[in-house]
Amino acid sequence: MKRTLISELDNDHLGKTVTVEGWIHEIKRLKSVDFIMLRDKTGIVQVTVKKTETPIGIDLGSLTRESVMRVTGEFPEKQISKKMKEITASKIDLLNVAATPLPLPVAENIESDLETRLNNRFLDLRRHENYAIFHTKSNLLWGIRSFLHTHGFVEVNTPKIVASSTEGGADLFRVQYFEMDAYLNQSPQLYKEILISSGFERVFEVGPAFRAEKHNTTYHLNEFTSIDIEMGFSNHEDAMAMLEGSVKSGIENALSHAHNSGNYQLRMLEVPELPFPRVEYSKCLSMVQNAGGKIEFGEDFGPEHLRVIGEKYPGFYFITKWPSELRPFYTMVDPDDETLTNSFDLQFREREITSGAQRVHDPEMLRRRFVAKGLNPEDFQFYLNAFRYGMPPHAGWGLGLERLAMILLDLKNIRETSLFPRDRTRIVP
RNA sequence: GCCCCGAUAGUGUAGCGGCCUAUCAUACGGGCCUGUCGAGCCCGUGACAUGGGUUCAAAUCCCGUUCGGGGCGCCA
Repeated sequence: MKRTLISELDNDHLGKTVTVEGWIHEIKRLKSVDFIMLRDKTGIVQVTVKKTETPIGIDLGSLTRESVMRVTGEFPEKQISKKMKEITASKIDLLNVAATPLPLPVAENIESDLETRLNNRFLDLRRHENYAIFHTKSNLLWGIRSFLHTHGFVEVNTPKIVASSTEGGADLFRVQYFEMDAYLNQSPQLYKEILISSGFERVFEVGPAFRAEKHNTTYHLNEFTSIDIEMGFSNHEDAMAMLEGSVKSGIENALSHAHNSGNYQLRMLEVPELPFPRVEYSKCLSMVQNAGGKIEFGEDFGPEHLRVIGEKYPGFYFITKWPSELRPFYTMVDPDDETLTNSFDLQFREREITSGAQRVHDPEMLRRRFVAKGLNPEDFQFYLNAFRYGMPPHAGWGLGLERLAMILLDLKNIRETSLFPRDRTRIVP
């Protein structure tokens, strides 16, 4: 018999025989009747087994929580259960038995340590509240994808195994590539720019980025999902417009498809209004200095500084016109003030989620910027070549998907938004 | 790389020199209960990360080790 998802049990099914499949959430055995709460991705249903009736095929005493089973029975017109839908079982197939006791509670409202949860992630993710994070993340990404698609972007995939570092400074994971040394790419930056030279006009990529920084915080991962775009014949203003549009579209989509199986409360941000405020770096600098923060022009804001700024701008906002010493070699300087750049970060309160800019498109300027940053242009020949034969002005950004998901769902630790997070000490599972 | 902090049953916790053959909740095993729905009641199993030291006495104090958490730096 065809399987029915628990969420599909509606008035149309009343009085009919249905088959549901899932995991045993909970078992309650009374003298004359047994109740089995059966859970699938979409919800929980109560399976009622009356002891007076004909045998249903299995020994109920052998059932354990989280075992997998198939139940066929009536979805009765008269629903006695007060809290959830109910099926009266006529046949139960035990498809697989779960060992006991469980290394992690699935049905209980007992919060386990993140460490314990991640060690048993397969079980942890059976909790609907955790599944909801990834359901939301998926819808967030789809919303962003569809926005970019409708604005003429083509989705591309660039190599993650590369010969040289993207920006020089950051630590990379080294890998052995046959007889050569290679690295895991920290960003698709150079490749997406090359594709602008190739005339793709507008590209975006969703893929992993690797950073070998030994950071130990609740908002860093060593492998994260980067959403990167690059657009030709465009400047930083165009890129910012595309970014705020993407974020809004992603959040709209996440909200309109919010997963709710009923046994938890999903909290989400409201759809933000556009445009996001644009605040220049110099203005942020004065704000921090006025609040007593010790910081000079040319220095990056620390967490305390960003908290000061975030109090003034509690939602999404851009910090623009960053000093050139804080930005990578490919960032275009401000034509009106060469100590500044046509760059921006997207912030949510004190959290940075995106970094972007108009890029340098003149090969000679790019060469000078390499040297100024202490990099050897010879190491980036494959990249520079793309600029020598007709590179349009262009701009783009890179957005940390896990950080955006974390903000959307108000989660305290970024590891919650990664199925199998890679941090300073974790590579398993 | 730097600075703080922590480790007690399957899970989450209390205890912080003798009252600890270690608390509570939940899970797990057994029993009771005419449909439960955060079910209830009774009984039971189950833990002081590890190696040293201090002390008459260590879960408790000190040191090392292992594992973990948080913050900073850096960034998405």
